[in-house]
Amino acid sequence: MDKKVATIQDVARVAGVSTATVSRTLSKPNVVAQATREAVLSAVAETGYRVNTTASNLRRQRTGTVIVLLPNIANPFFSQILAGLASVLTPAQYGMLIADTQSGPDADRRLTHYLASGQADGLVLLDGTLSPETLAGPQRQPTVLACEWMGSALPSVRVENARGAALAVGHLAQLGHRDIGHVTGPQGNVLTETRLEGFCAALQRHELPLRKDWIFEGDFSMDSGAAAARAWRNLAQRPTALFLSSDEMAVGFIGELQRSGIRVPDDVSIVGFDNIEIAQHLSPGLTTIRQPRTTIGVRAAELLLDMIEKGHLDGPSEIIDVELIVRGSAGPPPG
Amino acid sequence: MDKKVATIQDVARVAGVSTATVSRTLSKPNVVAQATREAVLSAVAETGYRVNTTASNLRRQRTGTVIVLLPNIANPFFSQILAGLASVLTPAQYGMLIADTQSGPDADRRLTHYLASGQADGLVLLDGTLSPETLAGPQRQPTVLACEWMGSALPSVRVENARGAALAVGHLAQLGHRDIGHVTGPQGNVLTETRLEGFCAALQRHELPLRKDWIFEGDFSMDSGAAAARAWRNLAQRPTALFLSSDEMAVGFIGELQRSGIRVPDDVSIVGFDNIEIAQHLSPGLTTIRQPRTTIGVRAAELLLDMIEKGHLDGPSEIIDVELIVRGSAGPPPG
DNA sequence: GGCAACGATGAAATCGTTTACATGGTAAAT
DNA sequence: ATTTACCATGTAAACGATTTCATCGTTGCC
Repeated sequence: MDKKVATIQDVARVAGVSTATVSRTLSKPNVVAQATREAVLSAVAETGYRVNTTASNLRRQRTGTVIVLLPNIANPFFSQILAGLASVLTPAQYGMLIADTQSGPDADRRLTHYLASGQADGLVLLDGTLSPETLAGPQRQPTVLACEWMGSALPSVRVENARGAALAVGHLAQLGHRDIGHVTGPQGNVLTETRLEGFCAALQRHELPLRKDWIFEGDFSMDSGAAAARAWRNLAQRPTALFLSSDEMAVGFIGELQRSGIRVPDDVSIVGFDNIEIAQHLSPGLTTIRQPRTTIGVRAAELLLDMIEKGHLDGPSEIIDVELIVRGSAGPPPG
Repeated sequence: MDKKVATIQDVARVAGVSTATVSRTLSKPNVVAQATREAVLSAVAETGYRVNTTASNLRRQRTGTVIVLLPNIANPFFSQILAGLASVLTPAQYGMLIADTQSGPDADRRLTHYLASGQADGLVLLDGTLSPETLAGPQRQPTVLACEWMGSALPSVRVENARGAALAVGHLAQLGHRDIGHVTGPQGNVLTETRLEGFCAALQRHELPLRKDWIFEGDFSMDSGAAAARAWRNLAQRPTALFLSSDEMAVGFIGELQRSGIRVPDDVSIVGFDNIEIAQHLSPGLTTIRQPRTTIGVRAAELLLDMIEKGHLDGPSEIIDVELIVRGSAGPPPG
């Protein structure tokens, strides 16, 4: 019953043609005569033939694999980009090697290993924290950044981070806030930098004070948001509103405050960044900057596949819109 | 400078041996003489040789790919299992084809396509909703379920779901609740069923009333949790506590209530299931049943690799502990 | 009618490994 | 001293596709 799986030879025999013709029928149907095409196709159906991707890859000198480098899959932010990537790559029969740059001690070594060994047709980088040296080598394979990367000319799919920060500040200013603080992402990360710059620029534009002690360093995690909340609480003079560089941090921040009896937005206004799914389910709903994560993944994957297809090492970058989503976590300043 | 990448032939030439010896040196070092081994290894270093996985796979009749079937990658619950899977599979040089069973219209067709085509060395199923017919065919390849699957004898890595439900009910009963409701997962899902059964059994054990109208159907999502909250609010006679089959639903449930002025746990007590990261950052903190998601993924991957390695279609199932995490969302009943 | 052009197909080389089998040499056993 | 056994290595045949090049009819054109 469970005989060996059919090969192209079997199909050729059944259809009474050569393997070359079978291959051609399947890859470029229009170069074979209609009669043969039909014969081949019915032979394919009869034998239940499926092309062996491994053999095909070997002959065509490709791997059918792309490497995705991200800091942490478990983070919903990245996993949603990953979902976008997968939705394009998997149907195109590309497997994903997922390298978690945070896990394991010798992350950097492992990384260079992956990059060096030409195990993949392409590379997607989601980690804005990678060291330039690590990135310097592997430009031999098509690479797409799914976020900005300072100073790198690699094609990227990115989001208007600075504008997002400006939207947030603008919204708070319009509500009447003058004292606005910020919680950043991890140092050295591009997103951190551009959002911080956008924040500072926007303050200036609105002629609002920029105070060093109102800028807290976080790392995008909920825990760091909670820590920032404690720091804020200990301040003698507190900003009446904060823009946080990620929704996760906003969740941690708000949770910490609420558990200690401080009310949002009555006592302090909060704007996040990302619009993660939970934002609308919090109480109050989280006012935030929406960035379409799945879209980022989809675009990055499409761009990469295109580059691989064409054999280019370069491609067009793309910038994706952000949008202010107003919910309940930001209101007029107290008093 | 960037000459062609070295093949095993180049190494053989440099080392002055045959390709067979090179291959043996790399795969089973102990069968070659020490002197040759050293010569080969230094030739490898000199040429910068890396074995071509595609060719190796072809020859060894494997694909180096594992298919992972899950309902929705974007869901943090699954993405964390995925993280566990990746942490084992990627270092072992296995790529992952991720099939999102929810996305796309012809999900079921695409699915059978993946399964039928022997494109993978193994299969990981995270989706408890797959139809038995769909699953019937592909037992030719090693398969691991990362959750229970009713009536299936396939090896699985699962969690004590019924016991988790019992823990939740026990906790609520101990706090003095007698009227306890439940929000289920989607119908037909194994997790839904076993947790529901565990819930009912626990009620009986504590001699508490089981009321049909206190059981709400959800689908694990935050939205469905919010919907359940609205249904609960409309009840003439309400249970004073609820056990929800996922933390996501609990988040949606609590958020919806809080926005309408109902307090947790003062007015109603909530216990979730999963212990997602956000649980501790909510206000109040979410009392829930912890299940170690990363571990599930790691174990499933290890089990699968072992089966692939040994060429077995079967392997030992594994059951992983759950644990009650007490936070603030469940308290004594009102009044 | 002869020659070029073209369209459809087949023969065979190739991608880079792994591994069954053959070979030759050395140590152990008779 | 001959046989036996064994160890280290080399030879060459796969693995299953793709693709170049050659072949063979046809058709079109002068």
